[in-house]
Amino acid sequence: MSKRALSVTREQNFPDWYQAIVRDGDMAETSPVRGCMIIKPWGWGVWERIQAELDQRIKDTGHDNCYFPLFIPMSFIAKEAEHVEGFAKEMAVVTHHRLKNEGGKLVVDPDAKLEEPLIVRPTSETIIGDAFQRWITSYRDLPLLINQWANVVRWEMRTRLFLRTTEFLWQEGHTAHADREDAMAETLRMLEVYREFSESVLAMPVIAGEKPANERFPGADSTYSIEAMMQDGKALQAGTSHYLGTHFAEAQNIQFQSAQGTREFCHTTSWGVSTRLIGGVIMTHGDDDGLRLPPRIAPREIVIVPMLRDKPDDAALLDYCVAIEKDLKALGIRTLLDKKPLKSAEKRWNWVRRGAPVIVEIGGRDASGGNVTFMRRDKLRDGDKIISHSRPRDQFVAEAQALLNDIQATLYAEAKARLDGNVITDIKSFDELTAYFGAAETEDTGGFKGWVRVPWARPDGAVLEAIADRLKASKLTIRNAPLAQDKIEGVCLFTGDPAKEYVLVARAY
RNA sequence: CGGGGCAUAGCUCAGCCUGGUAGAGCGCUUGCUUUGGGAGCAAGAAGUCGCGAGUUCGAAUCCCGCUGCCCCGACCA
Repeated sequence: MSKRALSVTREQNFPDWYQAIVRDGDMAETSPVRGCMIIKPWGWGVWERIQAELDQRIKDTGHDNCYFPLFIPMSFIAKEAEHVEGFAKEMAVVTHHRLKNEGGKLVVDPDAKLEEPLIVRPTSETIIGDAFQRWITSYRDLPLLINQWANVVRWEMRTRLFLRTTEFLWQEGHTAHADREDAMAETLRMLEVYREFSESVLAMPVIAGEKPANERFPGADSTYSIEAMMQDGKALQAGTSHYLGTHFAEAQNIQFQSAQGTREFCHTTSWGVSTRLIGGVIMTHGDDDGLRLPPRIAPREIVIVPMLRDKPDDAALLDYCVAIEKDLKALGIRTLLDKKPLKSAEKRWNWVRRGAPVIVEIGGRDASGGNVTFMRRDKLRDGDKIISHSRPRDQFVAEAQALLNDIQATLYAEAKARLDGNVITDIKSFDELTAYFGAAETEDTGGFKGWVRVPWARPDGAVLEAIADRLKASKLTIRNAPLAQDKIEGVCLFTGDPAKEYVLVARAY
């Protein structure tokens, strides 16, 4: 028997498999509003863990949380030219403030038209910049280090749960500095926070690097990203950090008086990660039985399923389970005793699909023998067979934290091996590159391709656009130029000029 | 916005061509059996067949219009 907990395997159809995990793993579902999602308790629990871990790191690096409004005056967006250009096409606009009943039908009241339309924030540079302009007067006010957890709306043409939704949740950091050097240090500091967070908390290895000019945030001087490799070989931009130069400061008059008495524009940064990370976790760690959650973001690290049989000895069995639950909780381990009146086997498979790191199954024989039977979600099967472990109860409890740590490390090591083993470095020409990936229309049957690292001369302007267009014909993009670089040799694969650095080329989400 | 497809029970879908009482599997409810692991049997609940107009004695089925969703493309820090 090779029965799997999901109806479709990664091999059969990766996009369908992804949707199956989101649905059967109880993460989220689509909403009545196109492109928006209802995040279910299990999916929300993961987001709460992400928030808790990342929020701590944001505060540890000196930032304070605050909250800015959902609505932004339309005129604010118009202040920075590239920023408008970048976001104009995907903005939700509020134009009226009242409905009225017209012949039994609810209609927008034309008399309630707003003087100035409001846009629903796609990001908050402009409204936060407006506040910074008032808050900052002196070099003594700098650096100003702010973060907010918020929802944003971008009217995307095509959406996929978690990966790209019309409304999504994120944190956006916004900072202002006295000079370029300090702002750039902040940009890279937060990129490093994201890298460390992604790898140690999400168990998702990433490559941190700088985006090419054509992939920059609208209005940024430079944009950095962390890129993760999904199990289908595509890249996922998992976080971004931008050095905004003085563009927004000049557009919004964010100035300070220096120690020398001169008036200077601030150098600003912004950086964010979103609910997209959850999509990344799914496509990094999921298997054909469902999600596999790294313990550090699992809402419940250990789930205990009592093998209830509807008999009098159930009570004793439950007592035994409750005692174990209490011991684990006392150790600070997020534990759930699943007492729902469902069949035990059904409960087991539900938790397998949801990706609970450790699933404990306790029957009458375990209880009377003082034992615990459990499964590791990261190593669920040997071939088609489920691997089930047994330990004396006290030993299980004593080793539980180490077990969880091992699962966290195993998931990371697996993903790390995939990333390290699938960056190809021996492609020598553009034709070889496109031949390797094949034509765009063969993508669905093309299989796993991974990423390609090529030497690059940092062209920009029209030359860069032409390269991007040509790559696009094979659905390829330049992901980033890794910060950690080997010594560069040879010439740019695209221009033939002496290479300045390496860049990663891949298909991407 | 272009090209294609779809809309029938909670879910996945059949029925439509050739008009005649609304179907299956899974899930759900109840009962009995089973019980160290994704159980069996039986009974049951559940659908204005996306919306509107038309043809017809009669429309899920045929015609017209509309809406929504999915896929491909365009778009996507």
